[in-house]
Amino acid sequence: MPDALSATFFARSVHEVAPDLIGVTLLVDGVGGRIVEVEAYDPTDPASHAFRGQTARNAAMFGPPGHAYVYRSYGVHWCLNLVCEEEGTAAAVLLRALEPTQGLDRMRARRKLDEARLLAAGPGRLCEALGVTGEHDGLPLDRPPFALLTRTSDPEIVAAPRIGITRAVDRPWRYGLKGSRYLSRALPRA
DNA sequence: CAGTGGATGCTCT
DNA sequence: GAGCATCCACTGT
Repeated sequence: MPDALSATFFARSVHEVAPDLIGVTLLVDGVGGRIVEVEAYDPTDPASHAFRGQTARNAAMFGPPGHAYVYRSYGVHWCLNLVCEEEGTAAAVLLRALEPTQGLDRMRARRKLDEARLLAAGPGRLCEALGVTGEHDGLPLDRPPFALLTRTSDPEIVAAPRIGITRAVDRPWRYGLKGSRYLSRALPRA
């Protein structure tokens, strides 16, 4: 049985935390799995929601690390970020995909879909499968409904450009578990 | 397969 | 009024 992530895990540079999250298990009310794909958004990043300063929407990004930042995407989907670094710095990791390991039946019911490969392959799909909504915005990650469990082995990680953005498109701040079939999109061949 | 466009709501200009 | 850190259905090969 893996341990919970340490309290200081998120109080580091988002560029260290993001790859370290690959292989970590995320559960929301006991439903979830291994994180296989993330993206880092740092404080000086033109693609970050926080780039132009604090607003009502992105307030959680400016709060303490180890909390959730949840926003609505394209008016339709929710996206879940984990806040990093220090209070006031506004850095976060977007969770893009995970490999379902627990609560598959609940995910299938929420997604109205059978195929495990597609249950949480994409930030919007991940939130739908885990039941994450705007009500989770700002909540701490070390208490229910959230649980984060350390990885048990060192995964092989591939870095690549981020997906779905129009600015700072060249920064290779997307991280994926090499060979995983649960990614939102294939990683570039190394 | 690849490419296109609609849904849909909120934030910021 | 524009622009999304998306997803799905539908078209055409």
